[in-house]
Amino acid sequence: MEKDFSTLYLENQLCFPLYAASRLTTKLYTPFLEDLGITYPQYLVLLVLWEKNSQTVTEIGTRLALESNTLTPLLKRLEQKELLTRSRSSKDERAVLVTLTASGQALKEQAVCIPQKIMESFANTSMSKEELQAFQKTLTKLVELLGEE
Amino acid sequence: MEKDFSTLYLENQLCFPLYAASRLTTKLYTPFLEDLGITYPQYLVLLVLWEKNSQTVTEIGTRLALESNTLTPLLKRLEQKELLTRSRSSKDERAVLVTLTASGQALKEQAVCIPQKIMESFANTSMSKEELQAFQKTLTKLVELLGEE
DNA sequence: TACATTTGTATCGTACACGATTTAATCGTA
DNA sequence: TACGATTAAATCGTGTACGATACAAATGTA
Repeated sequence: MEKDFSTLYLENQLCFPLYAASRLTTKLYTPFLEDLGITYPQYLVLLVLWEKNSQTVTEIGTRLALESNTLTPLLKRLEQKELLTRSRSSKDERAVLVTLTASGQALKEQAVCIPQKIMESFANTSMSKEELQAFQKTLTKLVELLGEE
Repeated sequence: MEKDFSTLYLENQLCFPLYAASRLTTKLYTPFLEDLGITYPQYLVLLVLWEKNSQTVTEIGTRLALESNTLTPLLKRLEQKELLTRSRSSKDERAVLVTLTASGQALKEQAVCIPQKIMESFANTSMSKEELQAFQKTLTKLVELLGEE
């Protein structure tokens, strides 16, 4: 009697489809982001700052579930592109305040069309707008659950 | 009249929840994989090889949507751990055949409990087994769509 | 059969992720 | 008010991802 290994089948695990979907979706965004001269994780940081300017590294990290070891070099690259500035908070010298520059804020105008274009990529597929939205809802719930740690 | 920027809200985009869910799920697997002495992408490669031993780099890459620039160094690390061997195919000298060693095959026995343990992490959450399975189904469909490119 | 094209890996450079550690500032409390 | 504990960033090392490129083997075709 052979052991049952079916649970090890690639698609039967939660992890692989998530991993692949994430990477492939990132690739979908890439051409649009190249027009803006930024990478995908950099885009996420900008999304957070476009929502609310001037946040600390920790605040951005909490929102994206990333820590300073990932964010610090990434933020420095965005600083080099002159999309934001980094400065110690006067209230708490430990905290670094990240603030969009004028061009960082202006980039939002160019980015606003991206979500639309991504949705359009699904227009001629079997994925309906409704299905995508329901899917996204479950995803967000999953992220909340996993994020509680 | 202010422009509508709501589509730029982090959670309203498909990309972010996918990205976060993928990373957080990987973290869920990590402690179990550390017991086996492997990383998460290495685990995925092993899953592919446990299904069918002796595959070329391209075959593994097709399955995981990864290319040789990612796989080659990763496979070399698994070779160093003596979990697999890499050798040129005699039929086609361009192709590299990746074959599990005895210990590479033996590791499957230790890995078989992992999916179960992951599912258990969701036991006391609001995510039911059914919801997870439906979710996984949509995910797989999404991966197929995106993978067609 | 020459030779341009394609295919299969590998290499290189850049940019994340993330565990572990370090350093400095702040906080809590005796 | 000392001082240990906590917190916020940064640094370091390892391991992916991935675009661009290189190169050799195989293939297609005039």
